[in-house]
Amino acid sequence: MATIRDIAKRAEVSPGTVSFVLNGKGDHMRIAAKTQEKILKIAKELGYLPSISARRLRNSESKNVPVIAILWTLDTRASLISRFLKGIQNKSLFKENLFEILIQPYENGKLSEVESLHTGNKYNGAIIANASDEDLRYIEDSNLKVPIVLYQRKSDKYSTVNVDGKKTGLDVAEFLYEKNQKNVGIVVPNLSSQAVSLRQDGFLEGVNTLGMNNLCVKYGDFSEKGGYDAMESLIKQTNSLPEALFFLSDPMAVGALSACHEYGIRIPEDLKIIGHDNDEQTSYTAPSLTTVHLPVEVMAGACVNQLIGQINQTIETATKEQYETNIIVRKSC
Amino acid sequence: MATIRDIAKRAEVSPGTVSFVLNGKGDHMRIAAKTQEKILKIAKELGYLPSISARRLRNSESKNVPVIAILWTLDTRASLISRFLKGIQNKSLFKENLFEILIQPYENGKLSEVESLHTGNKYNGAIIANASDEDLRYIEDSNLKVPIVLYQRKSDKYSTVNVDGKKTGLDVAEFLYEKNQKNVGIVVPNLSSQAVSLRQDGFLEGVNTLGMNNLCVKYGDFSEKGGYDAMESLIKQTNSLPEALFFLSDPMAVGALSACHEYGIRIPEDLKIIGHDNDEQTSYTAPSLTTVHLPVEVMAGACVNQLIGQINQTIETATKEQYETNIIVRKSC
DNA sequence: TTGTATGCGTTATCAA
DNA sequence: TTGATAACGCATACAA
Repeated sequence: MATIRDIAKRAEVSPGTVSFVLNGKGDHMRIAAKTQEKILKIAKELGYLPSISARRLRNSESKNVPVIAILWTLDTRASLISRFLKGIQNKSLFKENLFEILIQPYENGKLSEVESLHTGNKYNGAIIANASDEDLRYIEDSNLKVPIVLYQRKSDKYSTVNVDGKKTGLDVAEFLYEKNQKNVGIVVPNLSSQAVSLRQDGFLEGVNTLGMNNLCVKYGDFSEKGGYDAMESLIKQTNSLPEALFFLSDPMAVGALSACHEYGIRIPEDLKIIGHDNDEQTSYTAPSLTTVHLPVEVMAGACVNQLIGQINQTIETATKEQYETNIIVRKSC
Repeated sequence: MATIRDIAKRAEVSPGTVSFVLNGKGDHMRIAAKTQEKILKIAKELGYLPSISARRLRNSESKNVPVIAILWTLDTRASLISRFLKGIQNKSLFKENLFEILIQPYENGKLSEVESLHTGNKYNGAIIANASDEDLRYIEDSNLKVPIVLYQRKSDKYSTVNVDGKKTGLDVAEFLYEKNQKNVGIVVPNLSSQAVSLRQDGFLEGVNTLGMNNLCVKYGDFSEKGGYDAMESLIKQTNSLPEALFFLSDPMAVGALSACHEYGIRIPEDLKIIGHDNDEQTSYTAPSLTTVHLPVEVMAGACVNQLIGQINQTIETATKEQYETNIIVRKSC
């Protein structure tokens, strides 16, 4: 990459002159028009790109604030991202530019290829938002240079901001039990996620303990379409649907509502549906969706607090923060 | 902010030693255990924060890639953000870490306070995603140091990636005309946005030209709740609803569907509804929502291309890219 | 117009 | 065995 010195050499002037010209101060500094032209031409030929790092280093007015990376996989679903960023955006520290957010993508299963976690050259700390089981094992065995916080994951080694997924599953089972829905089923996103597995385990354990009947475990894509397809296939293959279905994500539940509508299955009369996340749209479906509230925004803020604490060395050890989920009762169940 | 040299002075060692210790290479460099302790203690006392800029500058393996800032207001709605980022995430240049994304928040109406647009110290270029009319006027009168691209805005001075909002409005009016819906209305988000105004103008012009009747222009918050409230108030205050309503955002249309459901108004029999954006959820509402497809993901990618071209000086002048919208016909209209 | 110092962390070389 | 010194990366302000 060409630097200001490379340009200076070619143009046979000093680096300072190049700097002036490239910053539009050429006239003010009375640099000859010809020289300016020459410099601009060479800069373009060499594809000059100002180094932000050097600029930042130089001008010390702009305080040295922590840089926080958000690592998410390329397949992270939309509703998580927007709620997560909303949670961060509302932090006053962020509004006041007291830390910076860098978006760092990585491919699911290839967290090991993100070198900056080892060099510490790109950010002061990282929030890992959606680690797959594989990536989780990897970092558990690694010694990273930068502090990290895991969102919705467990870890022996790192700070986490989490909920008790198992308890959530149990809660839902109990909720259905008390509503006298004994024949139930569950629809699960087909991805390798600790959070999802725990909810599923908890639910099935609860169903078992309470003497209910689990009629189906159905898998599908983590999306409206996945929920629609799963529901449609259930409708077509079964003569008797369960009394209630627990969808482990709201988008899937929304898709399922649509499928039920299509096939004339009345919610909640013929089938009760309960979702998970409490995404904004769930208040406005027809019927409105009973769902588990996951405090994404609050947890995102907690991730930032946690990480900044570690970066500032005011928080010593890896801490585990746990948040509560609760069932929002609406009309679908 | 404490530097490595500050620590060195206090600890009465050299900066190099401090660097080794803080990077965990103390043992390898055979620094005495006591010295290491002292250094770590002082670093903590002084609240040492490694300067990412200095680190980046030093290790030149990590290429100097363009840093792109996304400037969005604190009140930007969720659905835009997630689709926009999805569009960027899918760019192969981003996956390969050939540019970086910095999230830069600002307060609506206070774009003028974002100094980094003038200093160029924080990023090589910026995408301004949601400029209010006020902020737009400001930048139109300013001389910014970094290249910018405006998303969904017009400008005499800067590159833009836009759609023809007026034409969209006209298209919708014509669409309703051809469906023989002559008594119509429009529901508008109550915010100062060029994009929204243009759609509204186009629609009203079309309604006028085609000899249709515009029965209402209703305002509301840019959200499901805003749409719900607007619809509810329309239902309560009018004896005769329009035959068709155009909502300038999908979340509002979704909220309105919910209100109609609540009040027993059948869609599309009693009232036809058409939204705008084609957010993912609109395929799965009951009934599914007819809406205007806005190619957010594609436009986000175009913003990045445009900006990188300008940063690399391969694109000279401000260029205007225009994308097409089209009406996705589903069941609500 | 130019030369030089500066900002900060890393690291290769040198010294006791 | 323990540590110091100095050069380097890049842009820019300031004195010359």
